Amino acid sequence: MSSEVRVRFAPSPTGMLHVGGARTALFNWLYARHMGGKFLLRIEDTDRARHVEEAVQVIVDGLRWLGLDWDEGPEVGGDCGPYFQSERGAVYERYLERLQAAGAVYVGEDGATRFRLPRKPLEFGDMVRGRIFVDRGKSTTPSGDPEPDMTIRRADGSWIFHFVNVVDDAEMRVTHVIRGEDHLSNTPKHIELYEALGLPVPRFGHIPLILNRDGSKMSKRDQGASITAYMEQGYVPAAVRNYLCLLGWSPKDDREKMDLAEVVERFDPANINRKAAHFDLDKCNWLNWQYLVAMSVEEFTDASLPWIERAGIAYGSRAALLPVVALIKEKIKQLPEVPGWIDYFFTEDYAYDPEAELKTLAKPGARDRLVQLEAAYQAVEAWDAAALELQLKATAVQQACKPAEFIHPARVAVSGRAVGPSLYHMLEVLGRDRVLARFQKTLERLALRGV
RNA sequence: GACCCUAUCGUCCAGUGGCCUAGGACACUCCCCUUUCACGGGAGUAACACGGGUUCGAAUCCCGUUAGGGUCGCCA
Repeated sequence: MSSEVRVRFAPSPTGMLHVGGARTALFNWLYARHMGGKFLLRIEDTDRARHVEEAVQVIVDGLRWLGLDWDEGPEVGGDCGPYFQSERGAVYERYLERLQAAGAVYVGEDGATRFRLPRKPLEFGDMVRGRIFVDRGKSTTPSGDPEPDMTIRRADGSWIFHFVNVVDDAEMRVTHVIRGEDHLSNTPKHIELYEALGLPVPRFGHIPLILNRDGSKMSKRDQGASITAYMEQGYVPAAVRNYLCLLGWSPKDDREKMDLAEVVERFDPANINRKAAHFDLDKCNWLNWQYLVAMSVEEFTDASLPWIERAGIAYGSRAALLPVVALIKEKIKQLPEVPGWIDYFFTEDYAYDPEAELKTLAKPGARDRLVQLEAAYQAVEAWDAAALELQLKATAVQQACKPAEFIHPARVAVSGRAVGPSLYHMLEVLGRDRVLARFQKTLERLALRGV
């Protein structure tokens, strides 16, 4: 029991869940699951003023969306709570007393409490980087002065991150601190705090940061930075999770698409890259598409339903939607594209793309071929893709034309656009009545325009 | 400025002294397939930052340089 791995994700509620943070959470979660340990979520809202309910919700929603669950933390509780720093003041007081008893802290003239830095050489093993040695006496400020003692509590009584972070990790019996590389240089200070407190020092693992594609620092507004944005843009959660797994870690073979269970089984922090990763939305999009392709028509339909509804398409019922979605599924790279591909199946009031109209409908002979095809289709017995194809080709032979000369005008006539699914299948799904009516409507439209 | 980390195609990874005339994926280019758009198939462009060592042999080990990142807060 005492050897159980306990890791945590400890974000501060800033109002967004950053991809870097999400990946840190993911790697912690993977390690916990791989080791059969526990994954905790702790909100670092050092004081009441920082505690913003909606900001916490963003984190909770984002993690859940990615498929990460926590064994202890907000909404699930646990033995080491509360899991909000804003509610842990009494704990910090207790630990501060320990530091005072050891003579490790003093109150400055300004009223702030400071921790006396030992400034001794120090070494620790990092799970991803190996041994790290730091001669603490050599650290200076930008102006060249020796590193000043660390403030752990402000004059107003509120606490500073480094102190509460260490105290909470100890109190919550965290065994492995896996966090961003931005904390690597803070680690010696934290170890000094653990030692002054007489607490066991956890293992540390620092994962590289995620940079923009061009190598610049990724800020909140950069493309791809916010998990909420993926949620809103219809990404498949598993795809984003998959992409994040591959950013700095690899299964060591050539696989790209991997399910979670597989990653859990193979995950090893020692194999995390030490180099900062550059975020590449193209690859993320490609993976997302891979997940879309792998879906059944039913799954795909359900996943696109929110976008279809948001677009106000009167699709009637899910049953009516299925055959249409089946038709266009393979064309879609991103879920929000779905409405644009299916709208004309559910309204007779579809728009004609001016360019398509000009290029195919207005072409010499197009009108005549539409008339010929309409006549031929009126006579078709079984209204299915195979029969429609045969009939169209026969008509083409009769008129000494290429099938394409019928296909293109027919597509535009029936959908208003030049691109779409396979014509015959589209006609089948649309049904005889609607197809014939649309031919007729298009012919009238052409007559009106003097074509 | 000091300290710490890092350095393989544009990007993500593989490579842990010989299997590397460096492999896969994304992106890009070209060709084929094709009723449009996609898909698919095939081909291609493209990298070991630089300089010294060590070694019979180095992308792999060591040192230096350069470059990038991080930290040095009464932010987290």
